[in-house]
Amino acid sequence: MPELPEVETIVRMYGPRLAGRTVREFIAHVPAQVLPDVATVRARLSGRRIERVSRRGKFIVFQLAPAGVLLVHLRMSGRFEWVAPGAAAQHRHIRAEWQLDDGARLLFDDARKFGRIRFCDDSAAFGDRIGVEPLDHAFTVDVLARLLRARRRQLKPLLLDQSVVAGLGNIYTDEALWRAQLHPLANSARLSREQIVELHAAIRRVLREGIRRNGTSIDWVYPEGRMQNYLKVYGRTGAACTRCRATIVALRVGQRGTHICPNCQRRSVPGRGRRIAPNRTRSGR
DNA sequence: TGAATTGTTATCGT
DNA sequence: AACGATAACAATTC
Repeated sequence: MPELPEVETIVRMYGPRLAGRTVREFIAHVPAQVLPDVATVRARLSGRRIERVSRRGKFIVFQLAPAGVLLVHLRMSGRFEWVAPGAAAQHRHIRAEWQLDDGARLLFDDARKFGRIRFCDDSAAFGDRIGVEPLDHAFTVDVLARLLRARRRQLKPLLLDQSVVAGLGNIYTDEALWRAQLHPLANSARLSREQIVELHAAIRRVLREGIRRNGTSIDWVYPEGRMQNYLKVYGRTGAACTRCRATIVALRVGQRGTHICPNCQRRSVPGRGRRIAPNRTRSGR
């Protein structure tokens, strides 16, 4: 289930091989995965050069020359496979294939068929439905503060909303919330400035660490990463919190499996408004 | 066998 | 009425 760090790793791996190549032929085996339709995408793709490959949120972006953009979203189980010229390929769930001018082939393998391949005109590649890029300079504490306070939503579903922040998925959201010591059900509009500063830093740190470790490999879809060995809460139900030794628990937030340290991540600040002056009690008078 | 997974869309409730 | 939460859905693996 590739999130931002996994997609970034994939783009860095395949981008250099694809840049400068011309698409000789595009073949799609599952029409429903190709938008607006297979005929259009084939026509717009064949004979065009791939200028560069980049990432926007969890989308892989092929910039085409002279014009056009091809977006690939891997969703749950999509992955790329590279077939060198003349080499044989055997994979179980090939849904699409790019044949390149040097004889190499890029295969799109997707067991669950949730992935999408979409051709767009340059101007219409992304509507306003995609949010801020969390590793961009534009993602400042103030920007995050405005996003959080503009709505009153549960914190985790808000962070997972791709139209708000682009690229966070279930794993890195849980990890960022643990690092910021915030509860996933916290009201987004009620965070303090200090908490927002912590959350902003946590999001960026956990995504950068994920990229540095080539992403997280927790199933057969994405085998290359090492970040799974450094997760603090995701998939650690029953294990000890590395910060306070409390037991990590699983809960359900917005239909998603969620992992927290119940001691580090409280719904409200403990004792807020109550412990006014704990050290003011003087014996005698 | 059912739980888990993503993002979109439809629907329900406040 | 607008917004937020919730459910359903696609398909497969373990």
